[in-house]
This record gives sequence, C-alpha cells and structure tokens, in this order.
Amino acid sequence: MQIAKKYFTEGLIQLTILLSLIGVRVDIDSYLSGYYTPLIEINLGPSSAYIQTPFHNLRDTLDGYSVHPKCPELDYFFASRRLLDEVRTLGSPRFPTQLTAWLVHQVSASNRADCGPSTSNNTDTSSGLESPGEGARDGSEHLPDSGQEVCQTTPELGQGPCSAGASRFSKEENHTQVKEEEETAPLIQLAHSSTLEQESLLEGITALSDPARHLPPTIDINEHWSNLLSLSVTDLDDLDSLVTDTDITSAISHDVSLHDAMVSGSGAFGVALDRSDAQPVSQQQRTLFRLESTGSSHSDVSPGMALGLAALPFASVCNLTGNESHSAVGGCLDEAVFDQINQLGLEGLDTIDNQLMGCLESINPEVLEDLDSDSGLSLESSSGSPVSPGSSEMSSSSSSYCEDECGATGYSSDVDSVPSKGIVDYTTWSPVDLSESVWHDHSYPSPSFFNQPSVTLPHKSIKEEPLSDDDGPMLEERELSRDELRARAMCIPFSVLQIVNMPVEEFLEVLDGHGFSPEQVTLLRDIRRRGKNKLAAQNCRKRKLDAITGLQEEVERLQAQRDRLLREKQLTAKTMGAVGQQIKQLTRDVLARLRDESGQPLNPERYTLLCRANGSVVVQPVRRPTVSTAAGNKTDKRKKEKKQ
DNA sequence: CTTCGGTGTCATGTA
DNA sequence: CGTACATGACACCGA
Repeated sequence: MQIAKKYFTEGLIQLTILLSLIGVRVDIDSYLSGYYTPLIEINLGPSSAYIQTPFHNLRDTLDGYSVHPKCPELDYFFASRRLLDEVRTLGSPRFPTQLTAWLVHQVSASNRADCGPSTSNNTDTSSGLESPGEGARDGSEHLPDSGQEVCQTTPELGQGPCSAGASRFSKEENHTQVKEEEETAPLIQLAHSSTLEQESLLEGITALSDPARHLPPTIDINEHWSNLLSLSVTDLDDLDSLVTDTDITSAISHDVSLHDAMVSGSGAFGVALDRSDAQPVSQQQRTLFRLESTGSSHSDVSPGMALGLAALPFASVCNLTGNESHSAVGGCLDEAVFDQINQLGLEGLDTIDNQLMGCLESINPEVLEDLDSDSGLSLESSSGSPVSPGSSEMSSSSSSYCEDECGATGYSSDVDSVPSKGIVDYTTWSPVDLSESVWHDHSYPSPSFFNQPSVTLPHKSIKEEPLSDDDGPMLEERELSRDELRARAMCIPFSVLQIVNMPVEEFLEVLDGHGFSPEQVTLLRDIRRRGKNKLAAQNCRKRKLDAITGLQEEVERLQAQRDRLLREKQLTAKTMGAVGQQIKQLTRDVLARLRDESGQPLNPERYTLLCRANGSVVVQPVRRPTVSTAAGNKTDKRKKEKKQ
C-alpha cells in the first residue's frame, strides 16, 4: 500500500510537471465545441442515443433534401447547415455584440448537451463553485471577453486567457495549474465533438497513430479523447491531502464551468467533494476533483497506476480557443451567412417590382381589366391614337385587334421578352400606350398587322395594299405570312391578327354573319388556330428559355455553395487532426510518466487511457483485437526482451 | 455542304 | 362539346 501511494504520488507530481512542461495550447474553432456535445452524450452512456437525432432532424428540415442520403458530403453539409443556422438565429457575426451572443449560445448548447446521466454530482460541484467569483467565472466561461479581463488582472502569468483562474492561487502552483488547464483544453474540445468531427479526428489520428498499434481506430480514439477526464485509482486516501496541499486542481476548478463539472462527475468525484467540504479550505481553493480511494471499484486498473483526475477544467477550453479561432471561423461564417442571404433571391424583387409598377402605371386601367378576361379583349387602346390612314375606320373590331396583344400574354414573362419585329414596328407604327408594347409582346410579324392600323370593321373589306404602302411594300411583301396570303386568296376581309385575336363570340359572329363559304370558314378557323398556337409556341419557348436560365443560375449558386462547404470541411478536418495529434501526444506523455508496480514507466504501446461512461478515466492495457495477435505480441516482446 | 438556332405548324393533352 | 392553352415533335429557313 505504501508503495502504491508512493508510486502514485510520484506519478502525480510527474504528471503536474509534465503538464507544465508541455504547455500545448490548442486553438480550436470555438464553434466546434458546440458540435462536440453529442459525443459527450455518447460517452455518457444512457444518453448516447441523443447523438442520432441532430442529423436526422436536419435532414428533414433543412436543405438536406437536395443532397443524396448516401452522399459522403452529407454530414459536412449538415454540420455547416447547423452552424449556419446557429449564426443565423443570432444575426450577423460581424458585429461584436452579435459575436458575443453567439459565443454565449454556443456554451449554452454545450450546457444543454452536457446534462447527461453524470449530473448526479452537480450539487457537489455547485457547492464548490459558489465562490465569490462565481458569477464572474460563469461569465468568463461563456464569454471570452471575461476571460480576457481576468487575464489582464494577472499579466505576469502570460499564459493566455485561461490563466485567469490560476492567478488566484499560490504562485508555486500557478504554472502547473495553468498548464493543466491548457492540457485539458484539447480533451474538452474533443469531448464536445460530434460523430462527424469524430470521424474527421479519426482520420487524423489514424494518420498519426503508431503503426505498431493494431487497435481499431474507434477504440483508439475513444481511449484517447477521454484520457484525462478522470482517473480512478485505488487506495488513494492520502492523496486527498496531497491535492489539498498542492491545490493542483483548485485553480483549475475556477475555470471549470458547472456543466463541465457535471460531465466529469463520477463516484469518486462526488466523494472527493464531500471530503473537501469538511476541510477548512477557502472557496477559491475548493477542488472540483480529488484523488480518492475507491477501493476495488475499478478492478481493471492496475493498483496505483491511475491518477485521480476525476474532474478537469473543461470550460477553460472555450476561453482558450474562442478568441483566436473565432476570427478564423468568422470568415466562413460570414461567407455562409451572406451567401444564404443572397440566396434568398430578394434582390430581384426590387427590379421586378419596379418593372411591374412601371407597367401598371403606364397601362390603361381598362387594359388591366382586359388582362383578367379570358378572351383578352383589348379595348380601344389604339383608337385614341392617330394611327394610320385607316384609323378612321376604327370599329368594334379594333377591340379585337388590340386584344391580340392582351390575349397572348399568358404570363408575366412577356414583360421582359425580347421585342420581336412586330413589336418594334407596332410601336413605331402606333404611338399607343407603352403598356401595349410591354404587355402585348406577341411578335406576330404579319405585315397585315402593320397595314391594319385601322382595325377594320368586319363588314368592310379594306385593302391592305394601300396601307402597306406606308410602311413600305418591300416589308409587306417580304413578311406576308402564308395565312395572310391564303386570306387574300380567299378574299377574307380580316387580317390574321384580327382573326386570331378577336373574341370567340365575335369570331363566331363573323363566321355566321358574312356568308363565308365553307372553305373560307375553314381557313378562318385554321388561321385562328394557327395564330393562337403560334403565340402559344412563342410563350412556351420563352418559358423554356427562362427555365433553362434559372436552372443555370441555380447550378452556379449550388457550385458556389459546394465550394464553400468543401472549404469548411477541410478546415474542420484540419482542426480535428491537430486535436487528435495533441491528444495522442498527451496520452503518451501521461503514460510515460506513470509507473507500474516495478517502477517502470508505462509503455504507451501497452497501456492507454480509457474513459468510462461514468466519467472516470482509467489506465487500461491495450487489448489486442484477437487473442492470437495478443499472443503474438507477447511472444514478440519476449523475443525482443531476450534479444536485449 | 452541314450545323444550329429560330420559327411556324401539327398533334395531343389538359383545364 | 368547344375553346384556349401548353407542349413535344417535325419541318423549314437563314446565318
């Protein structure tokens, strides 16, 4: 027992020295901690199922429908979406106030996620957190600014924002305490990772892992990321006083948020707190974890091989990394946010509204009324204008003439349609309202249309030739349509436009009241049918082009979004790789400074740190995947020993 | 000469 | 049932 205590004491001291020497500071994107909470849920055991909910929810509610379920980028896509939604709910992160709010939200999310089964010791931890600086410390946990303020109070430390807590304690402990805080930073960061980031981390760790290891990557990372959350030991009663004397963890506890303490809570942890309460220790020196003897509760741990690190400062990580990393992430966030804003498509509303308003203002109210009518009857929009020599013959059929423009406008896209020849000529020919040229883009290039400014009465047959002379016989002859020629050949006193655009009732009256021959009736019907179909075809093609244009724009937008997500993915993978490497190194260092029964340092190849569901961290021998391999390793080691 | 885009027309389906 | 409309398919024309 004494030997075990000795070893453990030495190991503890060495650990503190180690942590003070490493001084590895992890700059992790602050937002990652928000993601990592699900992983905590996983390791907390009963609440592990919680991890499966976010992606599915996002898959159903967000833009996941656009991504194939089996798409490898789906996870990153949803991670980015979730990040974007968090930022969006709080506004633009460009503004300092918004930034602060976002950080608060982030930590609150962690709090929410950390409310797991291991909160049984919350009361104990809360008692230790009820120090005079409780409120300020809570603020510092959530707001990096607070951490900065505390840091300014102790500039001599120069350990960064997280050294604030250490400033309240004895100087000989400051460095070690601060180092421990910083050492635990990557652990907490990783602990807050979700499965997505865990996979990314696995990639990095797998790349960095020792090739001699045969453990599956999952086991490896689970053993590493939780290595120092807590270490259960046996027979460590005397260490309690040691910790109290050294105040190793007291400084740490000041930067530990309540929820983080909950995460690390364990049976040993709770007992330790009870013991600490009995001691006349100041509230500032109250420890969040104590080395406590748990008897044989953790039989799988080599006696005296583990450290009682039931609780470690988790929240300090947020303060550590929040300031630096946020700027880096802010770029992506800003880009994502404003890309989303741009994707709203609201910028086009202004132009559309302007166009629409302009058209409405220029449109005769009567014309607007006609737009509602199915027949598209246009009124005497051309009657008021001195059109052409034939304008004097304006009659009821003129309405049907103008109706042509109205009737063909099946949809508003006609507004921005390219003016056809007919439109240009029509506007030059008749100084009618601009609304006609806008809303009546039928581009019916029949020369008779131009030659009939006088929408002739059906009862009067008007020669188109004299009228065509005004615009030029060449144009007329050239643009005379086949139907127009047929109408001339059949002596039909109506232009194609008239036939096409007159209301059905009027058309029927014309058919019945003019004594047309059956051939003429058939031709009139064909002309009308073809004319309407031609307009329909024009509209259809226009819609098709618009659809193609819209799809092309969407493709460009999605490509830009894809590029942005890929950049975020790379950034996340890089960060996770760095965290995994640091955790691995830290685990290796810790194991190297622990001593086994024979006083030899633990071989990192044979031992690893394992985090249990109850929050305790134990030193566990590496389990080979199969017995054969384990035996083979033993034999190999024996051979090596013999060689040595 | 071929290719391609625009256009008109027909057939068909739908409201 | 007739009409209007939409759309695919085809043919024609001109660059």
